[in-house]
Amino acid sequence: MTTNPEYAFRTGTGSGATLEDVAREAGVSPATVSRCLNNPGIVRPLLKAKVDAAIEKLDYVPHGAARSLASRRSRLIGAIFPSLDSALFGGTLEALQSEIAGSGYTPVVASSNYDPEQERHHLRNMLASGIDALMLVGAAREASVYRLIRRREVPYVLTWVAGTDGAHPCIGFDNRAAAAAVTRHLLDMGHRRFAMISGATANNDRAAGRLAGVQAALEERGLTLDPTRIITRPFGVEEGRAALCLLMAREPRPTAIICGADPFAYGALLECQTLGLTVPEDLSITGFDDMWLSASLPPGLTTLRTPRNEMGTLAGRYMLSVLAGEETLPPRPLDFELIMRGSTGPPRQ
Amino acid sequence: MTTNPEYAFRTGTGSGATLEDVAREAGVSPATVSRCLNNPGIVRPLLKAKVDAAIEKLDYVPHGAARSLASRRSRLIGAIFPSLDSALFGGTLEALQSEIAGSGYTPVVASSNYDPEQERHHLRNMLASGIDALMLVGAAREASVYRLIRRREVPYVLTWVAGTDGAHPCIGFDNRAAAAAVTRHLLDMGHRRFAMISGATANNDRAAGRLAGVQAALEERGLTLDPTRIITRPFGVEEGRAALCLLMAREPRPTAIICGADPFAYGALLECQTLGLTVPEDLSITGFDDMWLSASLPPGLTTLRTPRNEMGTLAGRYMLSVLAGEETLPPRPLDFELIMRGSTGPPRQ
DNA sequence: TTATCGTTTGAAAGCGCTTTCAGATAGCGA
DNA sequence: TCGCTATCTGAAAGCGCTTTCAAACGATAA
Repeated sequence: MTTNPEYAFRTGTGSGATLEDVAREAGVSPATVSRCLNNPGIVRPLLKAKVDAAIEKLDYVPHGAARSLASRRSRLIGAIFPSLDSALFGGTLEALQSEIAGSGYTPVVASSNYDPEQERHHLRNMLASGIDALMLVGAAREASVYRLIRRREVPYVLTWVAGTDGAHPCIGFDNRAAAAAVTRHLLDMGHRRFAMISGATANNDRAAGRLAGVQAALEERGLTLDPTRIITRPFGVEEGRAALCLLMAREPRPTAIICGADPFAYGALLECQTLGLTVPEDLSITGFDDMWLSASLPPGLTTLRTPRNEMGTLAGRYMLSVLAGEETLPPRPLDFELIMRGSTGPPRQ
Repeated sequence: MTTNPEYAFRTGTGSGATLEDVAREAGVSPATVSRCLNNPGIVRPLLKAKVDAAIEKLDYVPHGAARSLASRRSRLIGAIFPSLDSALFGGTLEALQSEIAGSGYTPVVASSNYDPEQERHHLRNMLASGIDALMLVGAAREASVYRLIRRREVPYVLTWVAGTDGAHPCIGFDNRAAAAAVTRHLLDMGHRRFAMISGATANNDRAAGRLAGVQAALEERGLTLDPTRIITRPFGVEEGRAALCLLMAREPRPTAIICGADPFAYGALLECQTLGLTVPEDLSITGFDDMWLSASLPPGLTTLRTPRNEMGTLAGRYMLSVLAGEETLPPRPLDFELIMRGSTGPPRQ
């Protein structure tokens, strides 16, 4: 004899009071109850009070699907991230969520694992569930994906990138310019021999932009980044460690290593300890994103702080504003900030 | 004169083909199209092919709200996390998402910022949007919250905790036992003077359980944890740093510091470097969760690996199974694993 | 007091889909 | 060939809500 646990679920048995029940209880028409919910201003306070009491009494919760069907709005906002397994996009998501929560919207989230195929899959799913707006990361994807979104006429916004020449609304920063700023900082300190640890650039325009920014800044000063000095890896601390080993194994050793993401730089810093290299005297290292450990990991990581929370907030605000029917333009590219800490200094001599 | 950007949105203008359009195109009834979508097995292959062609041709995407309304299932699964701003719950979310994606469910996500009030707010929102199931973190919340969920008859599961005496279905591990395991490891090495850096325990039964586990393990050996040796802080590296300073400022200094979360331990390790303390000779430090840096940060953090991805996967699987109407019991508490690295060793002498 | 206007309310028609129920069709044995 | 059963298909009734449209109401002005 098995005792059902206390919480045994009887899925879908009952579903609670409906708007009609509330109307009956309050002695008004369903239409009035609906108005109380959606546009309380136009209903007489007396009736409103009655309705509120009825709602309270019956513990009424509106039926979202029915609302969506009738109003043709789901109050759902989709967001697809390349990954949620790091604090990076988590911050953006958290900010997005806070921003839209007050307006009765709820985020629907998916992670694509940096895979375009998965992204497309989630996108279809979300479009089917009727999201009212959509946030994506980056601009690099097939035209057919954008067509899919446009055909549904779902407002969308791209984050973590800026400026697609007006082809898409973007809320982000210029990855290229940001990486160039980091590079110039090192150049100004006198570095001439560079190496880079970069994230995979296929389907990732943020990583590609950062790489391009480094190359561009070097070329401004008549330098080039030897392809053998570019190590491309999936993001991760251990990957950074391994990459550093590779880069330092060949003469002439670089005096500065630019990392396309902070975890690479953490790994690089840690591996320097192992190898007995002193940072920044033997080697300068820079990161990207100013994640939570960058300030703490000795000697402090020079890195580029990206507006990851701000992007979530502004993307949310932008979508709400478009949904409200306001004529809206996304803001100009957001600022980034070079955070100088102990991991960079002039090269020896 | 302003030129509308290319992507100017005309919200809600058109909405694409309906199931009826598909039926007309395929020369069948709407009912048949619906069956092709939901139960393809029972429709003749010939018709199925026609319908598929029509769907393809019209680029039909079903209307989620209408489906939900008619079928009384939203295909949405809610998940409320205390925070998404760290890799901790991100891993669980990512795993949950992967698990349910294949079944046509989509996760709806919110973060409560460790605030019961916000949690309740999101919960209401989610119930209104008709989620079919719900995942929460931890068990500590007011009874009224559970009542709310039960009244809607939404299957739910609590993660990151185990065993609420059958009051709730849980998919997690025993935080208390896990913390006790860490403590015993230190006791066995000969430590007698302990301190703890703990997360806030109000509304957080994971943190509370960990603290209790440490205390219990000490009491087994006739020791007690002096309340002044317990520092409670919000999670973070800098908080760990500060806490370590406080703890080491008072004689007699502890020989082992147990951290309720890895970021505390990272901060503590880093501060030891600053203070010139050698780990583990001068001080043993343990973490909790085995986050991404624990293996890399010298001397390697001894920590307790929690099944954070597994919890997401199993919670997803459990909910799917309940939704499928199967008689389902959540698995017994999951295993954790003590990961021994360089940050712990016998105390001096 | 009555006509007029602006405001509030109610009746009713869907929103796009699922699902029941009954009818049509095909397959089989007699 | 006919009747019966097993499959498959279509008609139609909602699912719970929003929203249009017209009616009712109250207030103001004449």
